[in-house]
Amino acid sequence: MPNLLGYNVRRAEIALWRDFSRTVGEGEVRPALFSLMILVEANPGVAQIDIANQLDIDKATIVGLVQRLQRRQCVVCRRSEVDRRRQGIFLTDRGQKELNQLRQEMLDHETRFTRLFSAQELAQLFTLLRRIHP
Amino acid sequence: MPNLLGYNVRRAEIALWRDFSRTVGEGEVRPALFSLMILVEANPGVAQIDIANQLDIDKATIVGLVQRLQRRQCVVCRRSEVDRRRQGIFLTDRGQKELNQLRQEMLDHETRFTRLFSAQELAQLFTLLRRIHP
DNA sequence: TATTGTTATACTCTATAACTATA
DNA sequence: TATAGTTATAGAGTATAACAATA
Repeated sequence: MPNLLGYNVRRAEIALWRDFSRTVGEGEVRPALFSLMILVEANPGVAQIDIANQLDIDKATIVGLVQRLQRRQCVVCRRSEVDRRRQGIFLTDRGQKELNQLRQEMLDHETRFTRLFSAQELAQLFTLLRRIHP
Repeated sequence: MPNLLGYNVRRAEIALWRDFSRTVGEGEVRPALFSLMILVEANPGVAQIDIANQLDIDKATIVGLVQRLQRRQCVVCRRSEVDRRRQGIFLTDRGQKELNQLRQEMLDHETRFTRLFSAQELAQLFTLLRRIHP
C-alpha cells in the first residue's frame, strides 16, 4: 500500500490540510474557502458556474461555499444586467482585508512544505501532479 | 493558485478519488475502506489503535470504518486474551473474497494513472510525496 | 431546449471530547 | 495513571436529483 499512488497522495493531502487548518485563518477558513476567495479576487464579478468549471467541481457544491463567504460578509453577489441568470461575485472591503491577512498566513504554511524541496524538485512535483489532474 | 502545493495535491486527490469511486467496488467501497482491508489482510488480528497509528488518523475515526466492514461481514473482531482492552480484527472468508476482487479493480485504477509516468518519474513522485507526509 | 443558480439530501472522511473497561 | 475502544457530535467537502428563472 505504501507503493500505491492514491494512498500517498491522500496522506500528503491530509498532512497539508492539518497544517493549513492549524495555522491559517484561526481555524475558521479552510483550503476550499481560501481558494474561492483567491479566485474571486483575481476575477471580480466571476459567476458561480465559472468557478465550478475552473475548480472542476459541481456547481451545487459552490453554492454552499459562497453562502459561507456571504455570511462572513467577505463577498457580495450582484445579478448580471445582461444575463439575469448569472450572479457576479465580488470581494467586499472586509473580504479583501481578511484575504490579505490569510494570504500571509497561507504563504507561511506553504513555505513550511516547499522548503522541503529544491526549486527543481518542486517544479517536478507540480509537473507530475498536474498530469494526474489534467 | 495553480502554483500552490496544497491546491495541486488536492486536485490530484479528487481526480484519483473520482476514478476509484467509479471503477472499484461498484461504488460501495471507497479508498479509506479499501486501505483498511489491505492492512487487516497484511496484519491479521491487528488492533484498531495500531491501524490508527499506521494511517496517522485518530482512533475514533477507525471505529466507524471497522463497523462498516463488520456490517458488510468482511471482518470480525475478537478480543485479545492477553490484553482484554485490545480487539484483533480479522478478514472473513467473504471479506477475503471481496478483497481479491477489489484488488484487481484497484490495480486497473492504479494503472490508469501510473501509466502517465515513466518508472523513474513515478519513483520520484513517491519520494516527493513522502517528504510531505513523513 | 439549454444554462445558471438553488434546495434538499446524502455520503466519506476527518476531528474533539468524554466515557468505559482494562492495564 | 495510562491505554484501547466507544459514543456523540461536528465539520469540510464532495455528489446527485429536481427545480425555478432565464436565455
